[in-house]
Amino acid sequence: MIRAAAGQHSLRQQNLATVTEAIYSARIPLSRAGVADRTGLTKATVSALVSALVSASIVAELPLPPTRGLGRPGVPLGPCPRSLVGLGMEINADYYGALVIDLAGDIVSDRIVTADLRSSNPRLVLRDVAALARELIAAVTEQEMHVVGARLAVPGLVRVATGRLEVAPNLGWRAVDMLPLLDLEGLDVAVWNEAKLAGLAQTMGPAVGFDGTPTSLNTFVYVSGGVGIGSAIVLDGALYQGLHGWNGEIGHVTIHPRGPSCRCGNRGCLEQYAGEEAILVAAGLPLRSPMSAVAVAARKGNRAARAAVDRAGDALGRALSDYLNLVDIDTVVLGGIYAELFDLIEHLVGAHVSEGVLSAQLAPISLLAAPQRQYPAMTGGARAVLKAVLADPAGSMPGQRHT
Amino acid sequence: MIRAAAGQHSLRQQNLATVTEAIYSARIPLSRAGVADRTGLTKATVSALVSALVSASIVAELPLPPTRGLGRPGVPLGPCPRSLVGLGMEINADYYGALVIDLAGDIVSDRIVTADLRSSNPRLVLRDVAALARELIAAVTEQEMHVVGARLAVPGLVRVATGRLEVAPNLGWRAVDMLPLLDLEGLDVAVWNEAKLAGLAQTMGPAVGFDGTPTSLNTFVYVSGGVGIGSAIVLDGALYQGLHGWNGEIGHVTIHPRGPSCRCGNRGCLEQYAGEEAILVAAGLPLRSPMSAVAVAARKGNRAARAAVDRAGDALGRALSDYLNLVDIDTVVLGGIYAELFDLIEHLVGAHVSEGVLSAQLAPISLLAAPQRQYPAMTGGARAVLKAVLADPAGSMPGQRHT
DNA sequence: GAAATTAGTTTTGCGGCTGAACATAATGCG
DNA sequence: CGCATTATGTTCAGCCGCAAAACTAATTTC
Repeated sequence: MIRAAAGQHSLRQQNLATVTEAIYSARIPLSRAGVADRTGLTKATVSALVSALVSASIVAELPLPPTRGLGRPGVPLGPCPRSLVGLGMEINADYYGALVIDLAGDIVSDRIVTADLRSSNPRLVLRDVAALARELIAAVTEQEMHVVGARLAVPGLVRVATGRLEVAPNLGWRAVDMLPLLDLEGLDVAVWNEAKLAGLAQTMGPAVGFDGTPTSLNTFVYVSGGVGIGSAIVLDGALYQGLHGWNGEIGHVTIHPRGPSCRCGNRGCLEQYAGEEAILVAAGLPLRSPMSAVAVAARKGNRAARAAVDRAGDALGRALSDYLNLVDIDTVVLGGIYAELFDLIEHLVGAHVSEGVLSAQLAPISLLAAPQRQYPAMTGGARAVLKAVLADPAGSMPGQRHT
Repeated sequence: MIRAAAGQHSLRQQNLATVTEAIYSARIPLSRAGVADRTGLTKATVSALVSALVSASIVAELPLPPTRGLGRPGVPLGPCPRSLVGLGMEINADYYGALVIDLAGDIVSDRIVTADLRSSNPRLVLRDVAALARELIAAVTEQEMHVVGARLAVPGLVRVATGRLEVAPNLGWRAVDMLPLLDLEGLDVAVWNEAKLAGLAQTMGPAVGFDGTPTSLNTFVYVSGGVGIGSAIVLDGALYQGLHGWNGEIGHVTIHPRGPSCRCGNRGCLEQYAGEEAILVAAGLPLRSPMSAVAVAARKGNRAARAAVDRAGDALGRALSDYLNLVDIDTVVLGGIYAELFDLIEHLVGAHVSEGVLSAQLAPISLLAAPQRQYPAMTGGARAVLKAVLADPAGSMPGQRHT
C-alpha cells in the first residue's frame, strides 16, 4: 500500500469534505460564515467551496428563517433533499425489500415483500430483488433524483470487494456471486453483511449527516438478533471491519462446549440459546411466530416463555461479557428480536456485563434497545452510500479531479 | 470532533510523510528518483522534501554502493542512525527496565533489572524506573542523539490520555497517576498497556519502518502470555484501541462459569487455566520457575507438566476461537510464555480455531510464535515513539508549521 | 571521447488558500 | 426617514507548494 502523493486537488478534495461535514453535522443550519468559523477556513474559501457543493446538489441553500438579530442575515445551508439518493436492499430469512433515502435522511420510497427465504434459490430471489430495485430506481429517476449507489444486506459472510456471498446459513446459500445475478448495470452495488449495515443505521440522527452531535450514538456494539445473531462494532461512526468484514459472529460463540449442535457444525453456539428459533421452540410456540408473541406471553407470566427468554438473556449476557472484554466498547445496542425482548432481558444481560467486564467499574456499560428498528439494514445500506458521497464529495462532482 | 482545514502547509506535511514512508518501507534503499517513481510526486518536489528530511536528521544519504549499471547513480536514502531515538520503558511482575532505539531499529542501549514487583510500591518502583531512564537519556544525549519521546509499558488498564494506571492486578497497583511519579520533565511520556506495545513490536522488520513489505507481519492478534494474559489487535500495522485502549482482555474471558475464582472477582477466567502461575501450579513446579522448565518437563514426558500444558492450550484455544469469530483476524501471534510452549500447544490451539471459527474454512488461520521475544513491550514502546515521528515528520521539524 | 542513459536541480507556471478591502443586507437609534 | 452599526458574502492581490520541462551532472557503452 503506497500512500498517494498530495497535490492541490487533494487539498480541494479534503476541504470540500470538511465543509460538507460541517454543514451536515451542525445541529442548526450553518451559514457560510458559520462554516468558516467552525472549520477555520476563510470566508472566501468557504464561499467557493459551498457554491461548488450547491451546484453539485450536495448542499442546498435553505429558506431564510423570519429574522435573527443584528447584521446581514446568513443564508442557512443544509442537506439537499430529493437530489442524490441511496438505494438499500436486503434479503433476510423472512422478507426481502428495497428502499431509497435522500440526503436529508427521508425515505423517498420503499418496497418490502414478506416471504420465507430459508433454503431458497438465490437466482430467483436475486431476480426478484433486482426487479424491485429497478422499479424504485425508475420511479425516483422520473422525479429527477440520482441514485448514487446501492448496498445489498444479507445475513452471512460476504466478500465485500467481489460481492460474493460465501455462506449464509439461514438462507441456506453458499458461494453465490451476487452481482451478476442482481444485474443492476451502471449502478455501484456492494454486498454487505446485514448486521454491519443495521449497526450503521443506529448512528444516524434524522439527517444522513456525520456523527458529531454529542447526543448521537456513535460508538457501540450493535447486536442483531434474528434467526441468526450478528453484530457490528461502530467506533466513532465508522465500522470496524476486521480483515474481511467477517467479524462480529457472536452467534457462534461457544456457550457450552457440550451444548446442542448448531448449523455451523459446532456445539453449544449462542444461536442455540438465544436465536429466534431456539427461543420459540423453548417457549413452546410455532416456529414462525413473531417474537412479540413470546414477549407478551412472558410478560403475562407464562412459565415456558419466561424460561426461554431468561435462558436467552443469560446466554447473551455471557457472550457479551466476553465480547466487551475483548473489544472495549461501553455501549451495547440490542436490535432485532432483542429490541422486542429488551425489558425482559435487560437485567440479565446487565448483570453479566457489569460483573464480567473487567473495565465495567471504570466505565459503566449501557444497554440500549435499538433506536432504529424498521428495516435497519436497508436503511443503513442506503445511508452508507450517501455517507460515502459526503465523505468524498469531489468524487461525485463533475469537473473535480478524483483519486 | 471538527475536521481541520487544510492549507498548503498540510500538503507539505502529508507529502513529507509520504516520502518518509516510501524511504523507510523500501526493501532496498531508494534514491530520490526512486521515491518519485513510487510516490507519484515529481523529482523536483521529492528533492525539496528529501533535503528537508535530511536536515532534520530523519533521513540520511547512505554511502554509494560500488556500482549498478547505466546512467548517473542515485544517492541511496535510508533511516538516519543515531540521531532521533525513542525510549521504551516497562514495568512487569518480574522485572523493569528501559531501552533506547534509533531510527534504524538498532538498540542503542538498554538496562533491565530483575525484581519481583508483585504487590510493590508504585512510588518506589517508578522512582527507580525514572532513574534508569535518566541514565540512558544522559548517555545518548552525550552522543548527540535526541530522545523524541517515551512510552512506559505496564500490565494493566491505562488511561493513555492522562497516564493514569487504573488497575494492574498482577502488580497489585490501582489508581496510580504515573506521570508525576516518573517525573521525566520535558519529555513526552505516555503510559500504555504492555500487550499493545508488545504486539506492535511484532510488526516491525529490522528497521523501524512502516509495514509495506508483503512478507512482514502487519495484521494479526498478538497474545501476551505471562502472569496475566493480554492481547492486542494489529490491523494493517495500526493498533485497534477500542474506546479507551482496554480491549483484548482475553485473560478474563470465561472458560468455565463455575471454575476457580480469579483475582478479577469472577470465576473460571482463562488466566486460571493458562496463566503462568496456573500452569506452574498444575505442573507441580515452584511459583517462580521459568516457563522453560515446564516446557522441558513436558517434552520429556512428565505427566503433570504435560497435563498442565494441555489444559492451558485447550483453554487458550477455546478463548481464541471465540475471539477470532468476533474480530475476524486470520493470524495469531503467540508471545511470552506461549512462545516458549509453542510446539506443545500449537496443535491444540490450532484444532480449536480451525473448528470453532466460522470463517476458518474460507480463510485458514495461521498460528505463529512471536518473532520478537526479547522485551517486546519495551521495544514496541520505543519504536512506537519513532513511528509517530515518521508518520508526521513535519511535527518534529523546526520551521515546519505543525498541526 | 562522444553518445546514451539515468539522477538530480533550476525555472516557470498554475491551482488553491489567505487576508484585506469591498459590496450587501439587515438592525437600531435619533 | 436616514445614517451609523453590524454581520454576511464576494472580489482581488499575494503567497505557498506542486507540476512540467528544460537543464546540469555523473556514469556506462561503444
